[in-house]
Amino acid sequence: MTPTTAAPDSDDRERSAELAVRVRLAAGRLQRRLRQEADDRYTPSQLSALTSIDHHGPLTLGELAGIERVQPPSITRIVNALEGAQLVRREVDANDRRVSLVSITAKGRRDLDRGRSQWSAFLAARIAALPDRDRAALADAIPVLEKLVEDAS
Amino acid sequence: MTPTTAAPDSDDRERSAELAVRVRLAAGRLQRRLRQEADDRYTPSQLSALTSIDHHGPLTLGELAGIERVQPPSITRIVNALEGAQLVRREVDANDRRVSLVSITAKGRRDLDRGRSQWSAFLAARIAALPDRDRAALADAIPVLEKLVEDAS
DNA sequence: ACAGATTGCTTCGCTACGCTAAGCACCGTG
DNA sequence: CACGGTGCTTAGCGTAGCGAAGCAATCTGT
Repeated sequence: MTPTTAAPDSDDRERSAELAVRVRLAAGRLQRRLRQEADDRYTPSQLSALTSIDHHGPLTLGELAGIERVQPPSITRIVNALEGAQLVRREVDANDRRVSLVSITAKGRRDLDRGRSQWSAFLAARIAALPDRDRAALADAIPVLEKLVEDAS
Repeated sequence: MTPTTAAPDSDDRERSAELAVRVRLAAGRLQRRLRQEADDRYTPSQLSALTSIDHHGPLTLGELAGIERVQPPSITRIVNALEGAQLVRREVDANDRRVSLVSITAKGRRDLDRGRSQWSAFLAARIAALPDRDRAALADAIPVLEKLVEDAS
């Protein structure tokens, strides 16, 4: 069905909708494709969380959940796994003993570098094989993708 | 081949690796963010598969699995769900009775349009709110993302 | 012509990774 | 010092992937 009313504004909305669909489909298929090359050492959500912990210093679990876009129970499980592998350390906050602060350990930082390069080796190889123009397009779009995930607006 | 000193080539690889990591993290977080706004009618993999079936005409299940980047057992389950909702039709191939061909039904096409706009409404709204420059960057990057998922080379 | 390999899909059982609801421990205030 | 609010955890559920194994149809070699 094509609405015959041709407002310039509706055209814009149309374009955004089309873009949204393609972004979603592409992200989904990329995710599934990458799963096939999975590094069996750590899971994607673990590496993602570990990266955030490394990057944003000591975090409360709630803050981490916010960054990872996940509910508290999920972050608990992820951090449990990371702690079990001694990649992060939990400490009780001195001022408020309800909150746990997680920070990365030396082992964690070591494994992160190693794990990350393995983790993205497949994708990195494909990106390296792209023509410069495509690589530039990708680089330009990443901040936009990150912005789309952010809170509020 | 390549000089061993700080070659521009190793620099390139570095950049690709960094890009790969960021693409992965962004895709993952986007995925989780979108899950929170989920439309509870159909699941993402169902809509993704339905879109492919719509777009690529009648497909064997194997072909569909290839497009969706999923193993045969997964596609079976997805198609079962879609067939149960009468969005697609399974037919036995006349020439080779082992293969099933799936095609979209009238109901499927109707629901696809409706479902898709709901499905991506959240993302579309955010994209619409972006400055033109960002939207353009996104549009340019989509074909690249799609290319990254494609087979071999 | 028909036994055995191959192919395409399905079934089964598993893991990962989200979620909500409910619970526990701790904090702050009346 | 009770009582509501907050931060994390536990329990239980659903979806979504996977590999291994199974079944039915097709192909192939003798």
